[in-house]
Amino acid sequence: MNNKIILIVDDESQIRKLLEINLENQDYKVLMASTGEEGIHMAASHQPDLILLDLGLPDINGHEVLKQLKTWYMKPIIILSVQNSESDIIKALDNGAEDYLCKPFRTGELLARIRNAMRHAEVNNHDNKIQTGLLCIDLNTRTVSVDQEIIKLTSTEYQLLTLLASNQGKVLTHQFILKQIWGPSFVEETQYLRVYIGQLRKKIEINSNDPKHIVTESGVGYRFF
Amino acid sequence: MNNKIILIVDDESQIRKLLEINLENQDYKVLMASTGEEGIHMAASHQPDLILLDLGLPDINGHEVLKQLKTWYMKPIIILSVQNSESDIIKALDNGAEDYLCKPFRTGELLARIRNAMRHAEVNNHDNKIQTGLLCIDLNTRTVSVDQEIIKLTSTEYQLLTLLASNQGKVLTHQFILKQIWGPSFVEETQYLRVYIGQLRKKIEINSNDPKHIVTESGVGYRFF
DNA sequence: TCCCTTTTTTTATATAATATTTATAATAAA
DNA sequence: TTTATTATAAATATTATATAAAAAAAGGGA
Repeated sequence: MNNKIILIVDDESQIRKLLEINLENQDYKVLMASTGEEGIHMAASHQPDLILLDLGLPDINGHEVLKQLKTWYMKPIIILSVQNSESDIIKALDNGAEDYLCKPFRTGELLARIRNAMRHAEVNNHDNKIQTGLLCIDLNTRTVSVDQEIIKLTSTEYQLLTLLASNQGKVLTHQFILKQIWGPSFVEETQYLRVYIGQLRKKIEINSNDPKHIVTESGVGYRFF
Repeated sequence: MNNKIILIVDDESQIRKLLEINLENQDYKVLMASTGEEGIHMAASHQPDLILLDLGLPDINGHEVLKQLKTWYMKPIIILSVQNSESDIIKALDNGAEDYLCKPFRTGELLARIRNAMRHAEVNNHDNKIQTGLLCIDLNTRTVSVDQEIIKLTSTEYQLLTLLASNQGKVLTHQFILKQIWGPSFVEETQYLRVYIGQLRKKIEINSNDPKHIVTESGVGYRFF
């Protein structure tokens, strides 16, 4: 359900553990780094949706880490720090931190502030597309296009196409497809499948008499390319 | 230089005075209200750029004031409260407060958090209009116009339109829309949706029999263009 | 408070879209 | 060639959607 990734950058292993447990409890995926350098690298390689950054790191000064991250990292950074000094708070916020929490913090409050930050970030999800030849299936927007032209598919047609397409190159048996899309009691209704495969071919194939995307495996099933 | 207006809603006159001096020092224009009702009215009539809201008001509960404001006030609301209880903080943030500060607060920190909030609002201000064809939705002023003509929408109609429009090109399922707008227990009430989609089309489509903006995806949901 | 207006919810029904069935033609395998 | 399998078109059944309009609920002043 929740697949947001949070990166924790903190040198105290107890704090990391505590955060890890609580965040995973909320179904966040958790990444951890114990130094500033490691944190920056992990942020770059994993593109987390939010960073929890401790200011008191062993290698680089936390404010410096924040500044570096802010040059390219667009998502929220929440500062966690034992330093309760006003100048630190002001500096961090003015450097673009999303929020500032003093340790020891209350878990519930932290979680609420994380939700708050995520809401602010509300960046649209990265796209999830299957592209092959002129055919493009955008699983995110649920749009199918052939040569840039958007094709209208019924619900069943779309389900069938995505089932085939997400198993590209693999033969799916009639029974398997029928079970997946119509349900277990329809495994004998091969004719349904033929009708729908025909409709799909008319819509997505350049020449539906010579299908390149949905190939028949006689006596077995269909295969998508 | 700075012509931002800040509304202070607090019943303690000393706090109001303290805030007023410090904020005017930073060239903010300051408005003040000492009750929840007065605060809501001033927010409506003066459209301040930020609201500092005390939770402990004499007339209406602060959380209630926050909720009411959030139904139409789009700019940041920072909570100031003597109540340091975690549940209060969580409640306020989840109700859409921009930030939460406990009294007594440090002036410098408050000013930094105000700058931070203003920055967020700034970002939000940039792409606050959704324009497509003759239709224009201004999320900032909460106005919808077709061919320059302002259209009157009910609260639900507006929520529905903005939900669809902020996911342009993407199919939103009936269940998703119902959950977002009516709440999780309404996911079965597809007929509500049909009625409202019909009303919206009558208002925003050039020809509501041939809708170009809100497209039906039969058996699935609706899609906005 | 009551009355009036606006909005939401409910109900009914016509229409449109999709799913299923049937019939038959085309194709591939034995 | 014969048989099994697949493809296609078209008829029918089913389900989903659009729309109007009535009923109920919620707001908004005097």
